[in-house]
Amino acid sequence: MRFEHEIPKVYEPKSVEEKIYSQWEEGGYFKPEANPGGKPFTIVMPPPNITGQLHIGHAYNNTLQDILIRFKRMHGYKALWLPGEDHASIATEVRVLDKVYREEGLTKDQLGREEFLRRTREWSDFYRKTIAGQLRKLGSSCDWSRERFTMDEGCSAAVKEAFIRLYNNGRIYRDNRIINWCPDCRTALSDAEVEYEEETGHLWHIRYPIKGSSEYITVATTRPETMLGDTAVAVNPDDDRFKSLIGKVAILPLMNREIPIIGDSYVDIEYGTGCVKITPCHDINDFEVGKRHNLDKVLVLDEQANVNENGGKYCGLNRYDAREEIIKDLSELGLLAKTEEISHSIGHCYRCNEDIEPITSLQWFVSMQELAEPALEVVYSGQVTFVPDRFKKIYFQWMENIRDWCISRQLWWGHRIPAYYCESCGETVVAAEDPASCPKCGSDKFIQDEDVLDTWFSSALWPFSTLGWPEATQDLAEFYPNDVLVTAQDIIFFWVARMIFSGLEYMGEIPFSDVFINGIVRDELGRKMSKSLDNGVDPLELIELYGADAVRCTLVTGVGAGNDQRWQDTKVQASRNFCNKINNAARFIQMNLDGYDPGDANASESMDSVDIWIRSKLNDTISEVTANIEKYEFGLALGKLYSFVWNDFCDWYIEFVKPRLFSDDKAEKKAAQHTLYTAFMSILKLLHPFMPYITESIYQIFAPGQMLIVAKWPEPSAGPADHGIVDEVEEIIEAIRGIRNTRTNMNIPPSTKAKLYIAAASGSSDKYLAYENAFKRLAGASEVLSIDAGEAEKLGNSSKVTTLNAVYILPLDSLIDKQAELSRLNKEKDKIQKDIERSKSKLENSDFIKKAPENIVSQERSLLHDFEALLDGIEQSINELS
RNA sequence: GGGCGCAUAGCUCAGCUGGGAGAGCACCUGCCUUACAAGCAGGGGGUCAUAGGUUCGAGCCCUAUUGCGCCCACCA
Repeated sequence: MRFEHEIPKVYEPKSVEEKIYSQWEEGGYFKPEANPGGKPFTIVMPPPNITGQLHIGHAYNNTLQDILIRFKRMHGYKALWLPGEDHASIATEVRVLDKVYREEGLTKDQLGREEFLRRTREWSDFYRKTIAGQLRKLGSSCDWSRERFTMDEGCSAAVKEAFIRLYNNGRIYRDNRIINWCPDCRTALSDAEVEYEEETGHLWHIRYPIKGSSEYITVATTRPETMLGDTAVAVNPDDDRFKSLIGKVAILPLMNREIPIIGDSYVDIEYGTGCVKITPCHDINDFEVGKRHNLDKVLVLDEQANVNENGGKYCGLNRYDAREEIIKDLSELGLLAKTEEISHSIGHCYRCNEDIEPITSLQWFVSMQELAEPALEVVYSGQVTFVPDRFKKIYFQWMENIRDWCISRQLWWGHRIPAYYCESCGETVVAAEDPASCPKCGSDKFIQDEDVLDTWFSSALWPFSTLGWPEATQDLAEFYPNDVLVTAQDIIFFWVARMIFSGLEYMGEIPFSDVFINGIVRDELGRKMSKSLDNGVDPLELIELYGADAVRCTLVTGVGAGNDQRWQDTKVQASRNFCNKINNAARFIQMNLDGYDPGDANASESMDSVDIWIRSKLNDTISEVTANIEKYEFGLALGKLYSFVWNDFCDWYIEFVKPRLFSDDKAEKKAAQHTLYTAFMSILKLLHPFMPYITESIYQIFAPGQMLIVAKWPEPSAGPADHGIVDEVEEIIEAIRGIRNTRTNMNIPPSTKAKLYIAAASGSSDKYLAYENAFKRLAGASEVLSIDAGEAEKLGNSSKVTTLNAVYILPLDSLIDKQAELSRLNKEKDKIQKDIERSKSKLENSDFIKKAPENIVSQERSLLHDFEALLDGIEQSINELS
């Protein structure tokens, strides 16, 4: 073969990545249509939030998806990986408002809805482009012609349609209920959006006077400010201490309101004082108690969590100041019985970290019970599988205890709720467009609901909204259900769970069959990467430094499925070195393909045993790696490839094959070139999903005009492997290692060559002599001679390396360091004796013989036999030396 | 309160259905050998957290314990 350009000595990712990527993209290879006849295989990308740049976690998640999609594409699947971005309603809104306030000092209200939306659209355009660019750099082979955005026209239509359908099925309702309120974002949140943290706080014991007596009932609370909204005091009806108080009336201090004392089993007799103040508007449990007992509702906090007009003299104070004032006042009134320090969990907003305030408020909800049942069933039955399996427990835990989903948000950035309220009669109309007239009173004046939907409402539709739903598109028919969802465990219930019930509800089918969960990329110390710690690593910087392939390899090397990993620069250096190793193997091959024609049908005529050996190793690697990838064991797959490429192919095969490549025998040279070339081409294919750039760039040098991205995945070559020859090569490797070892032990410099005698069983000498060149090159032999056992004895000072079938003798006369050699041999002997002992004790155990499978027993027998033969040889050498 | 994960070489981690303990990095020794010093060759280093159990056989399965991390839950 002739080549236009020489491969450089060091791999230069920068010079190939951009070129190769545009070649792929412009050639349409990312489109499923690149494999028109294949069976569809679909991955829809978890859309990154447009809140900023991609981090290393995205790089990891997308690397895994890219490995899968490339693997399937090479198997001939009509492979679709659909990319997109998420508008991330609350997260983006927080970021944009932060920026506006920081730069211009403007608040949300000062900015106004229209101007806010305009700016956020600008923001979104900018970050969508940035993110797509970053995914390209990583080498992601997703179909950009199908790129989607959760707020684009199609997805917005899908959201409306979904809302309307759910509403018409009675699964969506609007109600005044207790919800989680973020006073900073000033919106409702779902249960999933609240993060709880253990904090130390106080449990205040407060005395409430009992009407018509001088007695008190003492309640315990962590949030005294909510007492302004108390409408009852509850005790457990089984509590002998207090049950007589049920039906009496307490006077709410500070407010002087009469509130009933009620009995409810919700009260824990053991905890606190055994008496609980009930504030239906500001506590989730109290809300339920209030419903059961028909209690009044008094809302005392406004949307910024300041005390409202129902809070008497405390009106206008923020909740923390109100708390302090109330404690002070109670204490002055002598009503504060006790202050206890306790540890309890406090809910925080997952976007701004503000303390969550439970507040009753009019919101839209999805009724979950009936949606959850089929969604659980498909996972119970295995139609949807989690990888690793254990993650389905997280799913079950969530789904089995599901509560109604609060979907309205008092935000501006998102999908506006398609509900319209008649201005004359208040009738609610849910429709895609502004209704023409009120079905109840005929009025044509409507106000659309001001609120937007939970950002996860649109994410839930992602597996099909991206394919055109609700339209019956070709894509939808072909690529739904998707095959795999690759995502992190922290959004199993935010997202995975909601996609599953949504898929079943709207499409009548599961959204995907496999959920592959990836772990977290942590910093070197095992901490989560975060802005506040400033310990994040930037994937783009790393790509710039080491190349995309090295970064990708680092993320999958030595990582068990679902496990977290720590980022270490030494790892990415190792991956970079691996890229370079491949580059240099290619360089070597390129330098030695003179006169070779890959199309030559007779090229393999003069195959050698090392050719057979490397092909057999390659076959094993192909089967194992393929199986590993199919089981999502990417770390194992890449590990096997690494050791096959570096150890078997580069360290041994290339070294073995050199003499033949440099040989004058044309047939021999051709066979060597042929094996070298074909094996390496298979290697490129196997590595391609993991390191697409370097493999593609080298492949195109060796196969001009062809594209690796759509090359066929290798299959193990047909025909039985010649195990005899494979074993023979393994023995030669073992012998060469032994000889090198001896030489090092004796401090023989590499420049000093020595004669090598091989004493083998009669008749088998020829086969060892066939490796003469290997012994010369790789074991520092000056000459290789075959002798029989009798001659071997006469050799005098020598060092021997014993393998199963032969003894390799280095006559070292003047060089030999007897003591060193003896100590090496004795060490070897000890090791083998230990092996023999272990093996014998096993075989002498009658239970082992009786109960262990036959193949294990016979394997053990032949092992023992081999050990004994080796021991014989070593003992002989020791005797001769002493 | 319930659940999950982790504990293997100095460091970071693999280890498949139970069958002779592995990798990368670091360390020591020797080599610029005509693909590669980001390399080559050789080497040292492990009570697989602890204690029981199951098994012919346990890093792997079971039970308990310790330490670290995480998730869920209405601890007023």
